[in-house]
Amino acid sequence: MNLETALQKLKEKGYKRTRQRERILEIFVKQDQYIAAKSILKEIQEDFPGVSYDTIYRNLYLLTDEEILEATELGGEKHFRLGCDTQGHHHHFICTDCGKTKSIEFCPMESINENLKGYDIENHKFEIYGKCPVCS
Amino acid sequence: MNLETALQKLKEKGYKRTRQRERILEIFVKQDQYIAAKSILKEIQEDFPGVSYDTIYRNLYLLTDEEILEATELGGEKHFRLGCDTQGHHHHFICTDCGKTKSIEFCPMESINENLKGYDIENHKFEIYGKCPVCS
DNA sequence: ATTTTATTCGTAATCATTATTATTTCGAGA
DNA sequence: TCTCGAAATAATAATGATTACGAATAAAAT
Repeated sequence: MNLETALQKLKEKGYKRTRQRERILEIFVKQDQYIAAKSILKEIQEDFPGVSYDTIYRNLYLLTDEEILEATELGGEKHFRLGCDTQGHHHHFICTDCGKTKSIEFCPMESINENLKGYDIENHKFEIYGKCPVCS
Repeated sequence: MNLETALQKLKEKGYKRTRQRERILEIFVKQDQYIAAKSILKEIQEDFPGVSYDTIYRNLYLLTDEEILEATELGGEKHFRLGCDTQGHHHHFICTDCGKTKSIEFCPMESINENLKGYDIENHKFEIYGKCPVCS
């Protein structure tokens, strides 16, 4: 996803276009990996010395709700990344060193043959962790 | 796993048998579900008004290291459950209401056919979330 | 330009988790 | 049973991530 597409999405929903939001999105567009909130804060502070965590988290959650970002929990911290171009549902390999990811098209829910009668399935998580070719 | 088996495992490794440890294990033996650290603390405080979080966490991590407990992250909090009787590697359905779980024998890593050449796989997570038959 | 309203700033509070130090308890051996 | 050293605990305090809130600001609608 590029910057303009994301901003367009927000505009359609009636959200304002602020410098901070643009800057946050720019960071994600530039980096194809999961990023922690505090890293975002640090980078934004170069342009906006006064940004608060409130702004960061509010926007990260907003962008996640609008499906512009995807979130996951890594090492006790929430991490975010730009939604993938890959169409449709998929999963990720996540490098535990650099945070870069590789899409996994395979979804275990398609292959699972377990008896889950009576269980109301709402969601699932499948992630593979390790070192990417660069880090290993 | 029952209480005696767990205590035996600890003894073999040279860990002391303390009332607090016993009590923590009892709680897990009684409840077949993921439990948050703070719930454990609350329950233990009925018997030991002075227990500290330090004791709780130290023991939860110790028990996890000794493979008596299993850990996962739910809603930003670490949760623990007694290791399953189910032998070997497996996954879980987790009820988002009551926290009870059902073992899933199927492991996606056996079926995955994605090209991950060059990637050093260390770990993976597969969990299904939803409502169990009782809660749905 | 003015008004409306979302958004941000600045800061403080909260919550889970980890760390510290003095004290207590376990349990092995005398 | 008693003593002793190691291990474990209690009682905080500290940290780090996240959330909350009132006042100030900035975007966009009129």
